[in-house]
Amino acid sequence: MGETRQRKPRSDALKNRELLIAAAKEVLGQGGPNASLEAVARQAGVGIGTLYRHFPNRESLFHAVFSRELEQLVSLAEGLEGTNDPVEAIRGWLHGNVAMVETKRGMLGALSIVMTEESKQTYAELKGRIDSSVNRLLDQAAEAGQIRPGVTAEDLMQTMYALCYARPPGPDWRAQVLKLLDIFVDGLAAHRGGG
Amino acid sequence: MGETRQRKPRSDALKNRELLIAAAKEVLGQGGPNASLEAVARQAGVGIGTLYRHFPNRESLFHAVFSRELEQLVSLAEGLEGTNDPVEAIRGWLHGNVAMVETKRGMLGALSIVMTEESKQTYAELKGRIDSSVNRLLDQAAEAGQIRPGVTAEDLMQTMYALCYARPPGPDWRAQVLKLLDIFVDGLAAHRGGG
DNA sequence: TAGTTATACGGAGGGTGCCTCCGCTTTTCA
DNA sequence: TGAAAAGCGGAGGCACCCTCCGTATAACTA
Repeated sequence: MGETRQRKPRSDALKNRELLIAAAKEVLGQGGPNASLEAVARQAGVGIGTLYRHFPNRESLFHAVFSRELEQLVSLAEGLEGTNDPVEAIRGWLHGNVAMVETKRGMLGALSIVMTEESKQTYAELKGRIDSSVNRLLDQAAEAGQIRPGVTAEDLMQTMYALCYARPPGPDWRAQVLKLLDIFVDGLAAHRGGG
Repeated sequence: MGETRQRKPRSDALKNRELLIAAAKEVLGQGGPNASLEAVARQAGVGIGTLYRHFPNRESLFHAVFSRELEQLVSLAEGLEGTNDPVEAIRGWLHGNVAMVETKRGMLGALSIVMTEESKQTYAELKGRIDSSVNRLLDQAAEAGQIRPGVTAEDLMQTMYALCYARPPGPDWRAQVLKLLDIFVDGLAAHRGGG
């Protein structure tokens, strides 16, 4: 059909998109998920109209930021495959996540927005790679009888983000989160009634 | 000292306070923690100024609503003391909490606001009663070697609310939350390296 | 290189919510 | 019943949300 030959995207548009994502990472990281989008535009040095053209709503801006972050988690997960102690690998992956989250506390509130049913499709590919890596670990562990079956990567991620979010920021934030997370991992490994 | 003798509080003020709390329970329960406070005032049938006189900010309104809710949780916790299977009592208390939360999903977002360090003092008495009941259960269980030591009622509540909040509302919400919560309780009971 | 046109830019503007302030009303108390 | 304390309501100033459109500029073309 009449597909019009595409022009190359304008260089200023590309540049502004990057400026906006960087500004969002900073402003949202500082101010939390309700921070002003006008402040993001100001920080990026562009007009508010430009922000809304690139990201028609708050969520789509979050998605852009989180896709960047997810890429880092992908490599962490994929690096853990092939280990011969899957339970500890899972624990390590969760700990790695927490460490990454710790540097971006203000953004925690946004996670619950991103982790909804509809939005999953947006960045399904990245999430798929994480899921399959982690699920492979879980399956290995379950087959070896080291953890209960029926637990998914989704379960792990939601639990971890939930715990990160529940604990208010403070000096012992990380220690507390890791403590609760370790209890959870032990619970995985405990599987009562296991074969 | 010059303490002025207090008048009885005006009846209309008391009435409006109740109207506002009821309206807040409804509007915030429906619309989440960012719902409009002007909508709350409208729903209560009072002016916005009246709302702000009674509750000078969003948080203090949340506190009033949650104090009411907490009273119900207190009696649940106190009813469980003296059981002879503390681990299952703990599990039961958590399940009871989830059931109560389930009817007020929209309010979940507000929980993270309420559970901060400063705000604890506001409703310390209610929370204290819950804590001591649950901590007694935890201590019993720990001394009997049934769970790991060093876990507090605070830990349990934060974990539970976190899991409630992480899982997006949906048909299997309750089952999923309970599943993750059970894993956590099993983890409590698993305490590796236990005495 | 100069002209054409698709694309993007910026910010004004209308709507909503937040919170404060203060003139008016109602209730308590003597 | 009258004075004064207490409470009421909403106007108003500010910030933010998002849309719309006149202007500017980069990509293409001859």
